Amino acid sequence: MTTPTLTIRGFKIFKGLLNAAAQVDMLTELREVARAAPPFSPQTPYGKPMSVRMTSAGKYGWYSDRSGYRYVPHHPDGQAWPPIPEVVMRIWRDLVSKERGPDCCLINFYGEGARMGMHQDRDEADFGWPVLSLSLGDDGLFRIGNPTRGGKTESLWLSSGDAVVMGGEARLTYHGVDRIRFGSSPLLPKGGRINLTLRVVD
DNA sequence: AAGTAACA
DNA sequence: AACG
Repeated sequence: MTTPTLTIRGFKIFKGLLNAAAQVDMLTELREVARAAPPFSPQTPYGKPMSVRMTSAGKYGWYSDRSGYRYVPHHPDGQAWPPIPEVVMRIWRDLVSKERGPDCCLINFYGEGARMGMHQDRDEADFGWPVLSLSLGDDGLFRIGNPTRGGKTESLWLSSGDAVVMGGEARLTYHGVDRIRFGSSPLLPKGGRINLTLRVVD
C-alpha cells in the first residue's frame, strides 16, 4: 500500500509516484485521447474562456459554458469521450479503489501563463469518493484553501509524476493553480503542464 | 467566477 | 518579485 509523502489539510500528496518511464507511457496514451477528443478552452458562465485547455476520457467529461459547470457524456464535437487509459486506471486502483472505477478523467493542459482560479470540485453526486490528481510535465504552484472562500492558504509546487488524493476533509476544500514554471520539465517537448483529475461522477 | 485585476 |  502506497503511503503519502505529506498531507496538507487532508490533501494526500505522493511525490514522484510515477517514474520517468511511467510518465512517458502515460503521455503516449494521453496523446491518443487528445487525438480522439481535441482539447478546447471552455467558456466560464461569465463568458470569459478559461486559460487552461481541456479534454476528457471516460463516461463523462467536465464541461462549462454560459449555462454553468456540468458533466456531459459527449465532446462538443458530438463524439463520446474515449476510454480512460489503463495506465491511468492502475493508479486509481492503487490509491483510491479497486471496487469502483472513475467515471471521468479530466485532462487539463496548462500552457505558459495558464492558471486555474480557486474553486471547489462540487459537480459530482457523491462527495464520499475522493478526487485523484496526477501531474505531468512542468511544475505547477498548487494552492490549498479552506472549505469556504477566503482565509489563509498554503501553496506547494507539484511536479511531473506527483499524485494528490483529495478525500475526506479535503474533498470540498477550495484549491487552484497560480503559476506554471514553463519549460521546467523535459517531458513535454514544447513545454506545459498536464493535470489529470479522476472522479466518480454519479 | 474553474475569470481578471489591484493592492499590500 | 512573489505571495495572499
